[in-house]
Amino acid sequence: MTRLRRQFYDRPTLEVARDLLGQRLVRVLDGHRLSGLIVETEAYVGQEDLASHARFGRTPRSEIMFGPPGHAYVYFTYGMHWMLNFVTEVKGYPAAVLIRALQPMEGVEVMRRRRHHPDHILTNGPAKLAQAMNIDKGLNGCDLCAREAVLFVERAPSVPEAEVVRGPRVGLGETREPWLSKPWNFKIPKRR
DNA sequence: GGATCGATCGGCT
DNA sequence: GCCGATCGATCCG
Repeated sequence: MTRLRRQFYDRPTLEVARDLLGQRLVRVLDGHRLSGLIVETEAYVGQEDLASHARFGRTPRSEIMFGPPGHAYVYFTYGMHWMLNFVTEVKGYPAAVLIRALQPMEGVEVMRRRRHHPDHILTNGPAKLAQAMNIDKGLNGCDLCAREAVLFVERAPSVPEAEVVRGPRVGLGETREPWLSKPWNFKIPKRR
């Protein structure tokens, strides 16, 4: 399996978010592989994006978003949840893609033990997949493209355009327009 | 299946 | 001091 290289992340964030659909997120935990296909992403683009953590400019938390592409931005929110993002675009421009949902592939037993919930809600939300894969502060800033990385993305078949659904981002509350309605959420609807 | 609400704490205008 | 890129329990229908 070939791993996505830095050039993949060093592109416009909307393209990266779109192209991450169907790719395989891998977390190496205690020597075991946990993985899942990425089925929902969301783009946060630039300092002007009032929904982005970069809206206040460079701060200790947002600093990673201003850094080079291909690194993880992991943050803590709501007093209890961790969220996984991938930094995109050129160093100095703050942007990232939030990984919102996975279709579990490898290590499902481990994920079940970590979640204590039914399989259908194992990894169908950003904080859920972080809990399932043991992603927290310790992975903030890690390089997804490093040889020794324990978190990275492997190339998988790309998703046909007909399967991609675009919509507004989730959970933005009182964020002002036009940012509230930007169709920067990308997903592959559940098959049935 | 949908609406509502509490938990819980770090970051920040 | 306020509020959040959420989750899960609970209450309803």
